[in-house]
Amino acid sequence: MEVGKKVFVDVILPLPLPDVFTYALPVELVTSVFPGVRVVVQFGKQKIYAGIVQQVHEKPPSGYEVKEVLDVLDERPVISDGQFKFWKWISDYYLCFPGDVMAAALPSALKLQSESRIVKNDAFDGDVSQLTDREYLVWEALEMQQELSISDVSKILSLKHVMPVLKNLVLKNVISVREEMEERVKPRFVDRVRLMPDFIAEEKLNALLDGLPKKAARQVDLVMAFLQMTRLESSADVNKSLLLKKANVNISVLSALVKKGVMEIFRQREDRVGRYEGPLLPLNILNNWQQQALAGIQEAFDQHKVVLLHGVTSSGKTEVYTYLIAEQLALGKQVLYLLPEIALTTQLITRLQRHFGDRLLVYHSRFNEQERVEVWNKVLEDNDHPDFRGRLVIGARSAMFLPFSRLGLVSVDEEHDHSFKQDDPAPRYNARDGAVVMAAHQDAKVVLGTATPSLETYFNALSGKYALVTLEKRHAELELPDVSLVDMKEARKRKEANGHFSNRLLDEMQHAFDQQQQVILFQNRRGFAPYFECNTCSWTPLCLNCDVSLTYHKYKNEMRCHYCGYVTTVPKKCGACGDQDIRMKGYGTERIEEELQLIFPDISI
DNA sequence: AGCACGCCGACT
DNA sequence: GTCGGCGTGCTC
Repeated sequence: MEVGKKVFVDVILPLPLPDVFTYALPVELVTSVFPGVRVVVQFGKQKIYAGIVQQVHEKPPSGYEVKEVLDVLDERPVISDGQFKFWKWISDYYLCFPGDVMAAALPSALKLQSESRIVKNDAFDGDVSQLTDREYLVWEALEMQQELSISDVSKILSLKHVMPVLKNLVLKNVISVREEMEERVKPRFVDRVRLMPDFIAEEKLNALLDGLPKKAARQVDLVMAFLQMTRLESSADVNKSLLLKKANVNISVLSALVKKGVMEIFRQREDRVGRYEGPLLPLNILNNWQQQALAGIQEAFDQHKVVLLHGVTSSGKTEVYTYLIAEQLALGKQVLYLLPEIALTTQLITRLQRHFGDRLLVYHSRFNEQERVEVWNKVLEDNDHPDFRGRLVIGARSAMFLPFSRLGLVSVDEEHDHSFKQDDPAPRYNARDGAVVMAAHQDAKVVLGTATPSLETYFNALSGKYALVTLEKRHAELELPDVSLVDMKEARKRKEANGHFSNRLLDEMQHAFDQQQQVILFQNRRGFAPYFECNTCSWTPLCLNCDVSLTYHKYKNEMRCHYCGYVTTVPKKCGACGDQDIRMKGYGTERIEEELQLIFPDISI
C-alpha cells in the first residue's frame, strides 16, 4: 500500500445481502489486514458483526459515509485463498448472497455478532417522576438486575415494539445501550484417570492388588475396570466418570487410590480431535475385482475425469477408497471423504483411524462448536506446515466448506443420497456437486461411489462426461438372499393362488416349516381391510376430518382413520344408495393372520 | 437479518 | 389513543 493513501476494505457480512460493504481502515490497522481475515464492523445503527475481508483497496467509495473498521480479529486469514472463488461459485450457481455462503461455511464459533444489552446510566439523577409507567418498569427491572436484553424488556413490558420506549429512556439519560459480542465457545474439560508411572509395569500392579487389604475390594474393582477400559480403548488413560460408572464405585474409592499414589486424575480438553494413539494397521488386501476397479479409477484419474464407482452393496467400495486415500496422503495431499450424515458411524471412523491414525479428522454436526473450529483450523494450517503428512477429513455435507488448499482427492460415498442437499436455509446446495466443483478448482481427483447412482450422475457417466467403473462382485462369503417376484394377477389367472397368497409363497412357507424354520411376512397395512366399497355405487366410508378411507379393524369391530384416529361403527349398508352389498377391499395384517391360520392351522402366527 | 417508518384495522 | 401486523426501504 502506498503511504498516505486512505485504505478501504470490502467486507462480507454473514447476512442475506446482495453485496459486500466497504469500510475505511484506520491507519494503525493497515498493516494487519489481508483478504480472509475477520474484522469487527458496525452495521446499521447498533449491530456489530465479524465480517470477512474480501478485498483491500484504495478506491474511496462515494454516495454514502464510510464507517471505520473497529478491530481486526485474526493475524492470519481464516479461509483459504481458493475459497473466495468457491464461495463466489456457490452464490452464482445456487442464486444466493455471499453472506449466505459465509453463514453456511464458517463454523459458528468464527461468526460473531453483538447483542444489545441495556444497562443503567450513571448520569441519571434518580428522579423517576418524569418517567411513564412503562419506562418506570424498565428502570425498576434494572434496579434488580445489572443488565437486560431487548427480549427481557419485551417480556417485562409484555410489548412487542420495545424500541420507542428504550429510545426515550436513552434520551432521558436513564439507561444506555451497549453492544456485547457473543461469548466465544470456551473449551470444555473432562477429568481423566491414569496410573502413576510407578505402577504401569504389570508386576507392580499385581503386587499392589495382592497387597490390598481384604476390605479394599472396591479398590480392586476399580483397578480391574480401569485395566479393562484401557485395553478396550487401547489408551493409557480413561474418562473418570465412565470409569466410576463401570466399576460401580464412588469417587472416594478413586480418591483413596490417588492418595496411595497409584493413580492420578488430570484434566484434559474435552475434544479429542485428531487424537489417536492406537496401533496403525496396513490396508486390507484388495481382491481381484477391487484391484481392477482401482486400476480403472486410476486410469480415469489420468484423464482428469470424475469417476463414478458403481459398486453393488457390500462389494467393498470402502476398501478401494482407502487405497485412493492412502495414495494421496503419501503425496502430502488433503483428502475429503463425504458421507451422508447417517453413514458417519463410529465403526467407520475407527476403521479408518486404524489405517490413518491422527491424520484423520471428522467434521460432524454432532460435534460441539469448539471441536468444529479446531478441525477448521487444522485444515487451514495444513497449508504451511513444512512436515505436512497429508490429511483425511471425513464429514457430512458441510465439510465441503472446510478451508482446503492442498486438496488431492474428494470421494463422495452414497453419491445419490439426498442428505447431501441442503434445502432449507440458503445456500440451497448439493455438497456432492459442490465438492466436484471445488475439486476442479484445486485440480483434485473425484470419485463418486454408490450402488444406486442418481440419474444425473449415471447420465454423466454413460454420456462420457464422467468415467464409469463398476464393481459387481461382492465378497464371496456375503451371499445376498434369493429374491423372486410373483405377479398375483398372473397367479390368480392360472389358479395358482389361495386367497391372498400365491402357491409359490405357500410352498416356500411350508418348506420352511418342514425344516422347523421361522417365516416373516411383511405387509405395511394395519387392520383387517383398508377400505369398504359399495358394490352398487362404489361409495366408500371416509374420515370426516381427513377425507381418507377408513380402515376396518375386525378385532375391535370398528372403522378407524389412520391419520387422525377418528373411530366410527362398521356400516351395514351403503351411506349413499342404501344398498346392503358393501364389500371389504384389500387386506391388512389382521386379515393375513386370520387367513394364514386357516391354511396352517398348526403353526403359531 | 434487523431495524425504522408508515399505513391500516382492531381494540379499550 | 395504542398496539400489532405488514409492506417497503436501507444498511458501507
